[in-house]
Amino acid sequence: MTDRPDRPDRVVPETARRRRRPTKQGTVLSEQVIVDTALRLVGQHGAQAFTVRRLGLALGADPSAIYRYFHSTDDLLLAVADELIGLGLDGWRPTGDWRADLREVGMRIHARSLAHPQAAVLAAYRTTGRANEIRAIETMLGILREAGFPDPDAVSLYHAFIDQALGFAVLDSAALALPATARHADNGVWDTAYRGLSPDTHPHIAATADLLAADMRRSAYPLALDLLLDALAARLPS
Amino acid sequence: MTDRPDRPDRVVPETARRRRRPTKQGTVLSEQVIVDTALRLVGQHGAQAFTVRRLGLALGADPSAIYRYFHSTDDLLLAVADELIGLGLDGWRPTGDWRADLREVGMRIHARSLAHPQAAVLAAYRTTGRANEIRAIETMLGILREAGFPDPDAVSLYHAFIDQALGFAVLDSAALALPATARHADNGVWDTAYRGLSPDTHPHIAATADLLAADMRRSAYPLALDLLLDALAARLPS
DNA sequence: CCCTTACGACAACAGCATTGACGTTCTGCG
DNA sequence: CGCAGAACGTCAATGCTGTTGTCGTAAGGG
Repeated sequence: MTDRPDRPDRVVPETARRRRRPTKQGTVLSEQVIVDTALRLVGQHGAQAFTVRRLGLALGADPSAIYRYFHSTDDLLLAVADELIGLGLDGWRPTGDWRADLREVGMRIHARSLAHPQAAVLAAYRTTGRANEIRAIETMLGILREAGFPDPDAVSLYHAFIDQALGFAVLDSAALALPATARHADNGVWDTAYRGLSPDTHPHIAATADLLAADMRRSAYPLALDLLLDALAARLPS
Repeated sequence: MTDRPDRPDRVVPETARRRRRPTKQGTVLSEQVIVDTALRLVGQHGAQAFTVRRLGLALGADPSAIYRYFHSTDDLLLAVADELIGLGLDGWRPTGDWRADLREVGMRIHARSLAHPQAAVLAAYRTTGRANEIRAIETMLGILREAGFPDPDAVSLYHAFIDQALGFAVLDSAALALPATARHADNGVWDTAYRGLSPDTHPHIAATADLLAADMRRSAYPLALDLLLDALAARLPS
């Protein structure tokens, strides 16, 4: 959706750009500079800092200049999301062990999202169709197909795998991205509301309150990922 | 979290209300009427219809009248989400078959979220510690413990189970809550950007493009849930 | 029956994304 | 070399959004 301007279009594809005119404040714009600045902005000031006007301010450019590079803020968001995907995959090579490879990819997606929780919350559920996303899908599909899964299974299992990774990424990122007060309040609930429930009314919670309070502080993704891989291994044709 | 107005406050607690003055168009407002109308509005016209102004229009009242009942739109959304939690497990009883019960609970969480995506996106990662949440946890922990999982396993497997359900709920809800234009664009990507990639550069995507485009339109949660249950069954002590 | 005040309405404000018009400055071409 | 035309940064304007200060009216207890 983002390219192929058949009609006169405000946006020029990055590859066709030739004239780099600095803004009044001296910045030279580019897709990369804008995406990097957006990531930094969101990382420093939270997701609500992701507005065209504040981005323009941070760039030292008029907000509308951004529309020379992206069709809309949504378009820009997709570019940011794709950058995150790319950062996660950089410097990784498959080993040939499908289970180890899938596990590594899953953990990388999760870790990269937690490193930029605000951006992850905004972008994790989008389909970008951009270079890094395509590369990631090709890689994961390849792992499954070469492991021996027939195509229909490979596709639907890939779907389950990636959505589980992204779902946990969103959930855990959202918890991190919460304002400090709300985050502490949510954490405290496990000690206040759940410890001390009567065994008569809530036997199962009462019996495991300590375990619950401890377990809920961590991400459940590593376990969920291993469970998924267990199930995949069991379904692999021999 | 939202009440206890120690200072002069625009909002009067529902219990202390006495004067019910109809609006110009004849509606009599109340917390319940506003929450119900908001739910209906989101259900009928999509998540982007959830604005104070459109809600005022639907109520037949000035938008600012809503602030006599809720401190902010976020406050209102939490009230809506709370309403949803109450509807979730109503009328359901465990059958004693742990696998069928867990599957039913997972599917209910997912379905309820999809029915009201906007509220689900904002509420899924918060720990409320309120009555309905406690009831749900007690139920799920009970299913696992009575199935025969030792306590530490029951707790961590519960954690993986609930976060998987909520993660998929957020992901799929967010896709539904997207503005129509972005949603269609995301869907279209599978037909435009992924179909027609060369088998030379992207052999795995090229071989499965049709399968991908078809599979990605559906939620992967039912499959992911079954995979998780497979893995649980395999880990159950005999 | 009247006084207090709950509460709905109005208007205004700040901030949002987006766009059409304008003018400067860069660059390929002659 | 220089010039034409386009690339692209800037400005101004539009119509949204949530939110709030103020005012008037009507409800209902005394």
